[in-house]
Order: sequence, then structure tokens, then C-alpha cells
Amino acid sequence: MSSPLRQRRRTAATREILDAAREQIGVSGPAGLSLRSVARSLEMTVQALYHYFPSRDELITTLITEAYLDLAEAVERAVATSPGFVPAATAFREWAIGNAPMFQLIYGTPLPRYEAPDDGRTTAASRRLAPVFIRELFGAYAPAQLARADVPPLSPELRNRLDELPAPGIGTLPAPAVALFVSVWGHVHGLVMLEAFGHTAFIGPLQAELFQGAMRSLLADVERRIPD
Amino acid sequence: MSSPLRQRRRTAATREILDAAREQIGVSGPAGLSLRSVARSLEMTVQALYHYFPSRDELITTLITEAYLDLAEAVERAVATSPGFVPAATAFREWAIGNAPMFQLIYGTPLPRYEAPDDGRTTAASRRLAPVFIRELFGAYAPAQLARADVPPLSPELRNRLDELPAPGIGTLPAPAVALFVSVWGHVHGLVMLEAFGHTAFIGPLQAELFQGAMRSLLADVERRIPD
DNA sequence: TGTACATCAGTGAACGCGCGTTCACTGATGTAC
DNA sequence: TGTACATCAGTGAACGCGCGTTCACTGATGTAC
Repeated sequence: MSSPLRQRRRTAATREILDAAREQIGVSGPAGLSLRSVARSLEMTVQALYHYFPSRDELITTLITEAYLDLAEAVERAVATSPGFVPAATAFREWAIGNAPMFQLIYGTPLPRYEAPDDGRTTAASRRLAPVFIRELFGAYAPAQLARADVPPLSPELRNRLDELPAPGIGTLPAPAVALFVSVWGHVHGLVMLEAFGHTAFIGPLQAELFQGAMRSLLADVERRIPD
Repeated sequence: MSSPLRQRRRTAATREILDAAREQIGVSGPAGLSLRSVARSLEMTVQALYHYFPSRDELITTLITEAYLDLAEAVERAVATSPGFVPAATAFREWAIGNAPMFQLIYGTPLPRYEAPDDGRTTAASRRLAPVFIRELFGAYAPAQLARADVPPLSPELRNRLDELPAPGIGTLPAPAVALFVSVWGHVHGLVMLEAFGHTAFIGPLQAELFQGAMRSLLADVERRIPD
């Protein structure tokens, strides 16, 4: 095993590369990322990067994984000081708008010639966010209540499918609550994606307020659908 | 002016190019589009394309514009035979899923080195869809009713802003209805974007049913928020 | 403490590729008289 | 109807660029004895 000093230097250099890559994505968008541009901004040669990442795809995989975790942590942190669904949604939006290019990287059009790794690293990281929202949204209800949530009738096939989702995370919920949650998930993501992709620019700088209002209404509508 | 025959041939060739480009996007995603690959699939040289489009960006602009119009027309057609918000949303989803790469082109991450034209052609095309949804969602209500829609209180600044949106389309609605509509818009887009970008693949092939249910609930929630 | 050796971050040179765009041209088609 | 001319779709050749990746190397740093 190599020396701790060398190890630390290596770690620091790896961090520098990842930061430069993020910077690069910030400037020219996810698709504008290239090993050569990263090397250029670090004033080193491209080949040197291969001492830290075996390929472009591996670098991108790390960026995606870290972005998912960073986003999930930001939301966790927010609800730690101010619990509730609306603060969670607000923190989600703020991360997405404040890191729009990274948000595009993880939730936007898949990168042209990028292939996610087989080992499911990115998928695993992407699953860290939902449980936080599930906790904030449904934590106060008993499973029996959630099972009677007022959603349009589910076909037996769909009910089965939703009941059989893998357990950690969304799979712990009864089918009607899964249906409700997916709808909420889409609602939150939709408003944020539209804003992060520039489709609601016409609203101007008050989108935060509009979003907050929409989330409050959404929460009320969800609560109304769960029986006492 | 050139002969009608030549004109028709030119139009046909232009169509062929656009179709090949769409095909190309279907195969390798929006970012995989290139003049050279289009030329290759048509078995002609790249330079020939310049007789039909002055640049790559111009071709992309046409593709984007036509995609927006195509989508809006699909929804119009659907509500013509089966009116209502849920059918409109269903048609929207079906177009998006059936034309996922084109949907990604218009609603996903902006293309790397593409600049939209100054003349607002793409923006104008993108505004064709909302009025259909507004009509289906709010057509049965009087402006006075919409003005009293039950949404969280709007700050004076936001209310002003929403009241002053340019008139054709969303600008015709009173501020609370605009807020409600943006929320609905985000909800519909969110579920569809998540699906079109592959983030809800774990649900499997029953996403259509889940979406339909979510839209029915959404409609009910909206109706509950508009007074008699 | 000194020395031989191993590790490894970084470089120089090069590869083959695909890209958008320009230019000078050819040759078929259509127009004017 | 025939002929000179204009139009314009298409080609061949080339440009300069950026990309990911490989290879053989140098030279500084760290390790073992």
C-alpha cells in the first residue's frame, strides 16, 4: 500500500479534477464536458487524467453519483433543521436551480455517448432522495391509513406491481401510497425541471414563491386524500 | 420564381432531410444529430444539405419548431374527438413516450452548441400547447370564478406579474388561475418527463394507468379549488 | 545515513475519428426567345 | 421547334478543429536494507 502522504495527494488531485469537471459543466453544460477541456482548465495534459480515471465514462459516473448524493444530502440537511414536505421540496428546488447544470446532468437528456456502469452505482445513488420525501410526506401516518389513500382505483396488475417493488425506499409503502407518491414526485420534479431547463423563464424571478405555493397546495391535496 | 415542379421537388427533398434527421435523433438521441450523419443516411454528401439549410442550427431550429407544433396538433386532435383535461394529458403523454427523443429535444437539456434564433420561432411554436390545456381545464368557468380560485396567497408583486403576462394564451387568466395552471403544467410535464427520461422505468409497463390515475386526481383537486 | 530500487504523476508524440463549413466545379433541368 | 442561357442540386477536395485513448518516456518521491 502506498504512503499516506501520497494517498492524500492523490485524493486531493482527484478532487481537483472533479471540481474542474463540475466547473466545466457549469460553463458549457453537461454535453460540453470533455477530458481535454478539464485538463486544459487544470493546466495539465489529458493523458495525466488517466492516472485518476480510467476513462471519460468513469469520470462522468463519479460526477453523476456525487451529484445524486449531494442533492440528497442537501435535502436531508434542510429537513434536519426544518422538517416537513414543503421545506424538503424547497431545498430540492434550491439545489436544482443553484446547480442547474448538474441537475441537468442527472435528470436531463442522457449524455450522448455515455453508458452507465453495470454495477448500478448511479442507480443506487439516485435512490437516496425518495426516502427522505416519503418520510416527510407519510411519516405521520400508519400503514393502514396509507393503504386506504383516496386514489383512483388501481387495476389488480398495477396494485400487484406497486406492492412488489423492492423494499428499501418506495417499496415499503402500500400500493395506493406508491401511486400517490409517484404523482407527488412527478409534480415536484416537473416544476423544478421546467424551471431548470428554462421553460418557465417568462414568470420571472418570483418562481420561488410560485413553487412554494404549489407545494403547499400539493401537500394539502395529499393530506386530504389520506383518511384519519 | 422557380417552377412549381422544382418547387415540389425541393419541398420533397427538404422533407426527406427532416425525416432523416428525426430518424437520426431517434437512433442516437438529440445530441447524436449531425449534418454528416443525416447526409450519410440519405446517401448524399454533406455539402448538398447546404442547398436546403444554411447551417446545422437552422436544421435544428426547424426540427424543434415542427416538434412543438406536432405535439400541440396531436393534443388538439385528441380533444377534438374526446374533450377534457384527462384526454389532453393522455395525448400529451402518448406523444412524448411515442416520440421520446423528439420530446427530449424540445423539453430536455438544451443542445450543446445550439443557439435558438433571435426571431422567436421556437418560442412561438412552444406556446401552442398551453392554450389547449387552459381551454380544457378552465373553459367551463367564468373569469370571476377563476379569480377566486383557492390557491395560497400571492404577494402583490407576484400577483401583478401574473396579471401582466402577455395576453394570448396563459395571459388571459386571472393571477390565481395562472398559479394553478403553472402547477398543473408542472405536474403533467413532470410525470411525463420522468418517464420519457427513464427515471420511472422501475414501475414497468403500467405507467399509462398510473399516469391516468394521477391526472384524474389532479383534475379533481383543481376542480375542488375553483368556487361555484 | 547512504544507496539501490520501486512507485507513479506527469509529458511528448501520435493514432484515427467525426464534426461544420467553404470553394470551385459539373451536369441536369427549366426558361426566354 | 430549336437554341442560348440561367438556375440550382449535387460532388470532390480541403480547411481547421476537438475529441478519447495509447505508448514509450522522464523524473521526482517514497521504501527497504
